[in-house]
Amino acid sequence: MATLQAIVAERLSAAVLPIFPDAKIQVSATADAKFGDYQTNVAMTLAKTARRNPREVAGEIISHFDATGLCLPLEIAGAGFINFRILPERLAQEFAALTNDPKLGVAAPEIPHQYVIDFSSPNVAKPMHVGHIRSTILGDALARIADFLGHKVLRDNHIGDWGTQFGMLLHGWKTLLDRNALERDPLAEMERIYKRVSAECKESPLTLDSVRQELVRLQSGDAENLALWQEMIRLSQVQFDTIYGRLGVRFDVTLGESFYNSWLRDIVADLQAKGVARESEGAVCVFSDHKLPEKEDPFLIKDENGWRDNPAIVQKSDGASNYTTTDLATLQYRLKTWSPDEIIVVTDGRQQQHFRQLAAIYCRWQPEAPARLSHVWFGSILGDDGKPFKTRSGETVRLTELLDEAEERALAQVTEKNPTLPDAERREIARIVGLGAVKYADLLPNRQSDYVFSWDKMLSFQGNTAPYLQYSYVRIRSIFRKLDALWTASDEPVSFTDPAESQLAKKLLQFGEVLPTILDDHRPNLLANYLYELASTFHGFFEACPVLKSEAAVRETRLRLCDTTARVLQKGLYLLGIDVPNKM
RNA sequence: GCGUUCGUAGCUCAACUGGAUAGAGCGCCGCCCUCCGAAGGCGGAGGUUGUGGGUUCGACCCCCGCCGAACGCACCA
Repeated sequence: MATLQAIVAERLSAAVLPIFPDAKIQVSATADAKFGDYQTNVAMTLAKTARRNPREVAGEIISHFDATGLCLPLEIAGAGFINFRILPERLAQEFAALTNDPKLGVAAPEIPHQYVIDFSSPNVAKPMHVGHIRSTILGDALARIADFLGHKVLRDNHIGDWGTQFGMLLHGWKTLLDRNALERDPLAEMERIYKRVSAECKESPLTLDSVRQELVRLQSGDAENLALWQEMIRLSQVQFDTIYGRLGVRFDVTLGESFYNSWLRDIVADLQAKGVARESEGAVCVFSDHKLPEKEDPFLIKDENGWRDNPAIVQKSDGASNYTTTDLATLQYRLKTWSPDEIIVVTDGRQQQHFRQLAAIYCRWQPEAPARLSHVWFGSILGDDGKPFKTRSGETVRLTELLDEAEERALAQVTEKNPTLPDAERREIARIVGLGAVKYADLLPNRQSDYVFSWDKMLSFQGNTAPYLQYSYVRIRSIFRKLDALWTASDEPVSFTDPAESQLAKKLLQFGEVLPTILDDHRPNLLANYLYELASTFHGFFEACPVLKSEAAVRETRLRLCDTTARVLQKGLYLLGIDVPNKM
């Protein structure tokens, strides 16, 4: 079904475009009900370019607008807004259709797109820590949303399984490895030897030399080192999968950096052959082609002497490739293999320049590539002091540790509220609630701002949190448990008798309107905001309108409002990667 | 020094990308369980959106100058 917003926009286009062919039609839901249900500012935008009076333009548009069966006669308000009030019977009709719609008002896309979403990307031989949840949760949410909207999604975990760190790991594995510790916690042991070797390198040139040799042996295909390297990857992957299992995150492919090794040499050669890259100081680099304004050129940087080169290196002077080369190969592989319309890479904000350069290189190298390349970046995690987050002992918080703590705290809450529930059931609720709290806390803030890590904030169960939304859901479900018979929504028309009912219906109908923009802007936090608003609106309705005590058609309508709210909450939370319990 | 991203209530953050009276949570003060689940609801206090200019019907948002923060600036990813 088309959204009301889309229907209004379509009618508006029909009225405006014959008069102003260049007009950009925008219809938004109003923040305040006294301005109606939807509003547009096209009249003001048009008036500006046409140097006319906005209210006069608005009047002209209104006279061409066909409101039949859709809304009340249009109003001009303020400086030239046009406000739309949906007819009560139309609203009721749209809502009635929503109650049995499995897609909850989300319209199928005109053309389904293929997305490739690259997220999480942990490094081999390092435990996942809090820094990884943003990428993992954000990417997973975007994938779920794209999928539900009717697009095709490929989830790719681009793990860090290649690079200079393996010289240290191999040296450490051969000289310092504690087998028992490895058995107990492989990632912790690998991290330990890595840190020890890394420290030793600073003291001892001998160690440094051995590390280099181990790396060279690995890169040249030495059988022993290759086997150890594969073992490290295998052990790491087991740990990753455990965490992904807990988080409910899955991938379609896991193609790490090493997967692209065999293409790197040819890519560098091809870049040189096509004149995109050239040799400089022994390295192969991409320089500015001076086609962009200096300020927007990712290959230029300004210093006291003016603009100078800021090249991207695709081959180091020792002949080895680096991450730019790997990322180019990755880009090419994805484009050739899946023909995506958009590739989304979710990483932290420090890599912005890198991805800007990468996109620019790719466009010069393969100008015909049509996909949208989106770098979805997020801010860093800070401590209370505003500095990059570390625990008191200087360690990062392990993801496992965070999830354990979340479940423990939730269990204490659940036990306090429901002392009589069986232990297994309490634990399952605690798992859902604890995990939900962590994910929601991570998704709620605007992803681009740095955020301050705090246990209390991450694990808060009050206010604008997942447990609040889960609680709203649970309350609604308990209403249905009180009915004597199994209830299903009818197909009968509805009519609203209380303003709180139509307000809730409007909010529910917005689900299908906000979801596509959330994917487009890569901002799941807007979904969190929407769900919170929906829950508040529901509470308003629930205070004002008795459900079980009302009768006949009124009761039926209210049950349908409750049921649809529960379904939207459940689906919306699901799209954020959050489950709902039936009791809590 | 230059660039990127920012600076919004005591604290942590929103604000539909230029729209109408800048909204939430936490904390603080008060009220509501004989009434569909109090992990809840209702009300209150709290703001010159860092600062000074500019652009226009209209600015947290765009432009310029300051102040402050984080991150990044040629072979690490």
